[in-house]
This record gives sequence, structure tokens and C-alpha cells, in this order.
Amino acid sequence: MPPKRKSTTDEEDDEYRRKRDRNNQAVKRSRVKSKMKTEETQQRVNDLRLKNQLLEDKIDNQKKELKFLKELFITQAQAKADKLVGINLNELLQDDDNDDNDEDEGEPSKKRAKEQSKGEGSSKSRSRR
Amino acid sequence: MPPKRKSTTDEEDDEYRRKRDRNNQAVKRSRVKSKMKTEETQQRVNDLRLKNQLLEDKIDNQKKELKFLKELFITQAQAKADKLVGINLNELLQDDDNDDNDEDEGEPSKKRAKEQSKGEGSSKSRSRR
DNA sequence: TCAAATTGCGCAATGC
DNA sequence: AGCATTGCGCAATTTG
Repeated sequence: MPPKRKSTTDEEDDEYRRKRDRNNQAVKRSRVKSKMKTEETQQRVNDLRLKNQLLEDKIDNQKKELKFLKELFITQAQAKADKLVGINLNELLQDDDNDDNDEDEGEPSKKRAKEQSKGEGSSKSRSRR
Repeated sequence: MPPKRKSTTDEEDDEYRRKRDRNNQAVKRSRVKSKMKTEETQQRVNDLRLKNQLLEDKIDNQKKELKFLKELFITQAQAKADKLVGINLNELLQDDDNDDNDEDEGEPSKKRAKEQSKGEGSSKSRSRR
């Protein structure tokens, strides 16, 4: 009596094995993928933190610049009030090279005019009678 | 024939089982922990992205404010300068590009005005004959 | 040296 | 039918 269909069991086993192997491969792929995603996410956190820091720095600089400009405005308004006394704008505006990066967080009124009125009395030659 | 020491094998088995169970528990804890950490990291990415957006918005607002103030200031100073002396304030204030890195994407407002006419004719004073 | 924690791996159930 | 994902247990290794 020859076995009628041994193939049933054997092939089933074979198929099972192959299937298992393939699944094991799939599992491996899936886990590698998962791990990569995790690491990538972690990296993203680092990048975002750095970017965040840069943005905050920029905000700080802009804030300083705004402060400077506002104070400059106040100063100017003050000058307008003092106009009658003879103050001139040179004192307030001649050296604006400080407007560049930072270093302008101080009050602008400190930068005293260098009296660069080359000709003579810059005060509009009022002495001319 | 009394069993000499069945305890050896049996207890070893018992011990093995207990050990396995404890490890299984540990594995479970470890995996829960790991998963939580992953989710937390992902959440951190979301938080950072939101924060980042807020910061960028803030930078944008500040930038607009700066632009406004500078233009206002230039206008005002220009007028005043024309009136009092003739100093060309463009020279002093025109460069509002000192922002930082990627500055204004807006129109550059044609920064030039290198015509520092200090030699003589301030725009006024000619009518006086 | 030991016990808990972590990690790689395979199995099976389940999702798609 | 078949790959992908996930929970679980085993065993080796790491950690404290």
C-alpha cells in the first residue's frame, strides 16, 4: 500500500517553513524600519531645539533693535521740544553706525555728538545780524 | 529505592520557571517604558513645531514693526533735517537691512542716497539772495 | 555574584 | 494570498 498522499503533510510542512521564514524576514524589515523612524524622530527633536534657539536669539535681537528705535524716537521728540534752545539734530543722529547688529541696546542719547560741524557754527548762522 | 534528591531537578525547574516569569514581567515593563518614551518623543516634536511656528510669527510681527518705525523715522528725520540743516539723513538711516541673516523679503526701498552734499548748497538757503 | 533591564529573535495573531 | 505590524516568550547580554 503505497502512501496515497504523503505530499499533504510534507508539503504542508514545507510550506509552513517557507512561510515562517518569510515572515521572519518581514519582521526583521519591519523592526529595522521602526528603529530608523525612532532615531529620525529623535534627530528631529534635536534639530527643532536648535532652530528654536536661533529663533529666540533673533527675537532678542529684534527686540533690542526696537528698543533702540523707540528710544531714538523719544530722544528726537525731546529735541523737537528743545528746538527753541538751539539744540541741533547732529547730536542725535550723526553717528548711526551703531544701528547695525547688537550693541544698540543702550539708550541712544549716550552717544554724544562729536561736534563734527566742520565749517563753523552749525547753528544756522544766526549770528549774522 | 527512595528517591535520593528529586528536589534537585524539581526545584531547579521551579526556579527556572520563576525566573522566566520574572524576566517576562521585566520584559513587559521594559517594553512599556520604551513605548512611552517613543510617544513622548513624538509629542515633543509636535510641541516644538508649534512653538517654532509661534516664534516665527513673532519674528514676523517684530519685523513689520521695525519696518514701520524705521520708515516713520526716516520720514520724520528727513523732514527735520531738511528744515534745520540739510544733512541728508538717508545716509544715516537708510540701511534697515541690518536685521540679521535673512532679512526683509519686502521691497528694499531702494537704499542708496549716497549724495552727501556737504560741500555747499543745503537744499535751502538759496532763496536768500 | 546576582537580579532587573535591555535586546535580538522567532512564533502566531492580526491588520491591510 | 502575502507582506507588515504587534504582543509575547525565550535566551543572551548588559547594567547597577
